[in-house]
Amino acid sequence: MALTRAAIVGAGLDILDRYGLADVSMRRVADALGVQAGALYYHVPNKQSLLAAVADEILADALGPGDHPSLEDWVTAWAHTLRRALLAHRDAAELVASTRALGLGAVDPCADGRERLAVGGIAEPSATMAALLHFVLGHVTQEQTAAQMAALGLTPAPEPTAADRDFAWGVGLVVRGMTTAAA
Amino acid sequence: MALTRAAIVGAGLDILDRYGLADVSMRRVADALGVQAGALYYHVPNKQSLLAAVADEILADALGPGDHPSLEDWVTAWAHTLRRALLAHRDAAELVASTRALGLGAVDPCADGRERLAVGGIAEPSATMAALLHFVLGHVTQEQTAAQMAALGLTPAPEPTAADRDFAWGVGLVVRGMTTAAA
DNA sequence: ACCTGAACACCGTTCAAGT
DNA sequence: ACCTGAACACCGTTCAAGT
Repeated sequence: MALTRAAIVGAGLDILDRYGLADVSMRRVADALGVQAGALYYHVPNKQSLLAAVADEILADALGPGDHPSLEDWVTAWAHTLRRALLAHRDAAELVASTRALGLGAVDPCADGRERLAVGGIAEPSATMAALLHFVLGHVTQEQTAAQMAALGLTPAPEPTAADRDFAWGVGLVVRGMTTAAA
Repeated sequence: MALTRAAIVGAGLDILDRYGLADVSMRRVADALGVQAGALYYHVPNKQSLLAAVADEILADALGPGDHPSLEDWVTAWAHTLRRALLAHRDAAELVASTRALGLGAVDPCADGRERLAVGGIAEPSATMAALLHFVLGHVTQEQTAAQMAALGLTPAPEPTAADRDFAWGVGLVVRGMTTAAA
């Protein structure tokens, strides 16, 4: 079977899930596909763009939390949907955060929310969604690294419900601030 | 002059400021000190702990925004003080974020705030400070990578006041949420 | 105790050469 | 057009050997 960009991205995602972000190297991806490392550069310009494509695939699962009665409910559901999509893949939050910091990645998880907030008359939709995204990525990154440290036995296993509670609290904080008029 | 842990951390911070996080390698730090890379391991257990020490030195400049009339003002000042300390060193936000995700670093920038919120009767002081820290680190990381991309000419220079406005907005969002009772 | 020199097992990326 | 093989310039970490 011919080497394709999709196959390369798929192999990258597979290695991410199995061994973590640190092990997603051009050589490892090439090995998994039975090909030389240099061959990848015919289909992908560099490692960063490969990682960005993997991040996009992960984010594609987080699109559309559906319809909700209120804007607050929609935003809250959006945050939880995004978190679930990130928790489905090892180191996904860290990967998405660094990809977005570099301005790479085609999928913008905030696009839908920005429009809905604007239509709903919420002030600063862009800054608001950005703030919420920063919280989600930061929280889930910490969650995922803590899980791996615990898996290695370097850290006592954290209480599983604590992360859920703190996440919900943080989302509520931003959502309440969003619907409260600025001073 | 003898090689010391403090000199190693200082050289690391210097390379960070001059060349960025990606260039802070054990070999580069050793070179700057006129020493072999292996020599560092006599004073520092590994690269991560060296980076954690550099992160601690950066955070040490962000301690104590002083006293403020209200709790809201104090928290707001804390966020802005932390941002300024991070902006003073290249890639500092990314460095602090990854150090804290790994549970390394002796300095806890949230410690003071947690206590003040608890005394002030604010609910969930720990989750609240964590949420605000995630926002600050995420925002400043994006700010610093955008600045570097612009410096390389890969991206048009962003409007300098936009980052300030969005940061202030995000802080206000969390602070307002903090002082609004949960549903 | 402290540092050198050299090694081990890796990296991302490039590129002539083959098919 | 697409891939191999080999190279270039790096990594973090370890460790015998020197002083």
